[in-house]
Amino acid sequence: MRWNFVSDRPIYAQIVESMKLFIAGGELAPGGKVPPVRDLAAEAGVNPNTMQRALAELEREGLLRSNRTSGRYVTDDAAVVEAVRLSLAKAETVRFLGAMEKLGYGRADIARLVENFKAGDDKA
Amino acid sequence: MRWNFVSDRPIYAQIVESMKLFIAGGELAPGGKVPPVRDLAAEAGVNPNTMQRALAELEREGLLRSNRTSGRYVTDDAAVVEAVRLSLAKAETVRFLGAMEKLGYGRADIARLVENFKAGDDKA
DNA sequence: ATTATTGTATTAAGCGCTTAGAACAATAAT
DNA sequence: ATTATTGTTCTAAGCGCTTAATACAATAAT
Repeated sequence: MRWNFVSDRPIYAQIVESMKLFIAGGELAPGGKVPPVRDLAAEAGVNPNTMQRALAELEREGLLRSNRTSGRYVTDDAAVVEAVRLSLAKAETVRFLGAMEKLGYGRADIARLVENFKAGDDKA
Repeated sequence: MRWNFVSDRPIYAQIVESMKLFIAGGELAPGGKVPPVRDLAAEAGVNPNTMQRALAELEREGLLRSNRTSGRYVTDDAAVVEAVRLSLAKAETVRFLGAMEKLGYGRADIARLVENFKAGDDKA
């Protein structure tokens, strides 16, 4: 997992977002084991408390569950994962279209842009 | 101008982002007058210091300029505005495509989605 | 000249985020 | 039984963001 944080948002919120994407995208498989808090914290370069806070939030949202000492697992409820996937996709789309339209791009412009966009592209 | 802030990001940063969109999108015309800090602050429901901080940042980036007592103005340098417009569009696109691909959407899927998306849509 | 407007700066307080350090609780491993 | 692992909780400190209150600086309006 690649952790890069920006400074203008709480780290724990960024962790929640990243892990949501990972789980919803299937890179963390349903039912799969999650590394221990302390390991994740070390890997991400943050305090265990901060990682714990993020994981607790994901638990509150039903994406993770934890057994006192056997560790933490991704939910195996595929419906929950799929719901999050759709919800994230919709939120991203709404945000993107809103911003692009404010910037003067129409739907057709955007669709064309999306299909042809390559990383490092400059013709936005 | 419509101000709605989320709680997990500094208000001043959100103001900067909103005003950038407004300026880059031409809703605040180049050379146009910006309301006084105190008015903007009142309208946005934030402390004048917070608004001042956001405006100072936009000034630092060359999007606004201020004359001691005649008020504040949007830059009339069209090239600067256009550069910001492209930069924002690119950043939004990169973010959007990155997230959507993680969620399992391919370019063609996304393009189709974008063209057909309506507010309140659920088929993401 | 005087007053009002506008941008700018300062200080102090409160709050949330992050860290460090430590401890506790439950159970898997030995 | 004992030990190691893992999740959970707590306290104290530091720092940045926000607010409130106030004042100063420059100039437009009168």
